[in-house]
Amino acid sequence: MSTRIAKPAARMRKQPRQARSIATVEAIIEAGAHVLSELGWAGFSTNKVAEAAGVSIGSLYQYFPDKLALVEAIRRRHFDHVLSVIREASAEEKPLRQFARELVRGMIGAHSIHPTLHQVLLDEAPGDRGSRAAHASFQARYLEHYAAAVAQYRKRRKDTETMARVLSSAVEGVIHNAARRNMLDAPELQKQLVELISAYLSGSRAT
Amino acid sequence: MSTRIAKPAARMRKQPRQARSIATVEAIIEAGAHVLSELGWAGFSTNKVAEAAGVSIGSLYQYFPDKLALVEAIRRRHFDHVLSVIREASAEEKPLRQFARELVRGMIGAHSIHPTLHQVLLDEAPGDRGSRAAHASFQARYLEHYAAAVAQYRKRRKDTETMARVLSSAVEGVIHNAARRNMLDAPELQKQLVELISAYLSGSRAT
DNA sequence: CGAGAATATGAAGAGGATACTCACATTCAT
DNA sequence: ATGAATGTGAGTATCCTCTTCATATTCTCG
Repeated sequence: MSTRIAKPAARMRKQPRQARSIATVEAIIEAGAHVLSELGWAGFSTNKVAEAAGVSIGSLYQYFPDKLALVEAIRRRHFDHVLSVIREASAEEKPLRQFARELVRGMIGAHSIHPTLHQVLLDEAPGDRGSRAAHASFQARYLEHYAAAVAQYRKRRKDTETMARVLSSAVEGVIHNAARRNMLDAPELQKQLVELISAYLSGSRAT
Repeated sequence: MSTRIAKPAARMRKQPRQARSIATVEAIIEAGAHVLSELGWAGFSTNKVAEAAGVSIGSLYQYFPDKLALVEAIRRRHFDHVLSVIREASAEEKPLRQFARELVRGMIGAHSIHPTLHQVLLDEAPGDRGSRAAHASFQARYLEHYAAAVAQYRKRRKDTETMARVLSSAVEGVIHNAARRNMLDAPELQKQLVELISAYLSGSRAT
């Protein structure tokens, strides 16, 4: 599959043409991310999003045909962001420790605005429709980058994929947990996370 | 491996006296855990729980005064279980690798019935009332056990608490993620998780 | 057995959210 | 100035929710 997909924004009822409406749509997506992260899927209602965006509920439905279309837009934006972070961290060849540091810094940055958005998007948000495909595709590319990094620092070719999965979910777990405690920018935590990644990838065979 | 601990009477409207009602209460809690894990907090309704338990909604309210009382009961049971797993794994002194193996085995066991219950309980379920205290107390004891293990295998006394936090959330992240993919009993995954724990705790200072 | 206690039932009340529409008002581009 | 783009928000219809209560069934124990 080609990695270059057309970018005609998610299913929209109407394309915003003037600057005013572009700002409105942006505000809605941003507010949506905020509500989703703060209240979870259970508290995610179109009325609440509109209010949080400082916009009438009518305006929301002017551009998003559906509650799900809105979630898709939010998801798309967030996933694009995360993906670019990983891509950057694992771009060129660099020492293991530097890779770990950049990865941690990037991931923390990507989560510090809407701390639990990522998990909510993965765990609670639906499902149906063609978003399942996009979702899977994101997961695949996400893991690919991790796998590439694993392959680079680890000689054994065997469990690369499993290692990528373990590594990514461990990192996500730590960040998610830290986010819930407002500890995302504690320096010791960042340091220890770097340590965890480095230790795992340098693969000391200890007793 | 059922935990046979005396019940210090969770918030109940009526104590079940006959075997029949004890079974009913048990079925309700079990079904509640199932619904919570499967549908999340958003889909957790008393009617659904009663139906899943094969019991009338009236029976549910015979014993639980409240939706929240039910959640509390579920939470209590699950946390007790998890706590006993960690306690067992970090009980006596044993080689690092064995500790890691037992921990992983236990945690996976604790999650294989209701895969995402743990996360739902931590992330989505409320909060107010006196359950906040129990919640915090659980977290504290939970971390204590991890910290004890960290202290045992790591010489440095400095970042013990942070390390415990990182370790626990990493393990939880991996298990949670695996659960969502029905990969909880993939042997390579278990192996790699053991590897991750061992590597982190043996603390190789790699480049 | 049979009386009273424990247990189980589920239709119904009362209420609150929810997603979404539509007729209309406002602001823009040209 | 005119039509298109944009914004509004009260209102609708629907669906669920939690919880109660009067009644029915089953148990315990003398």
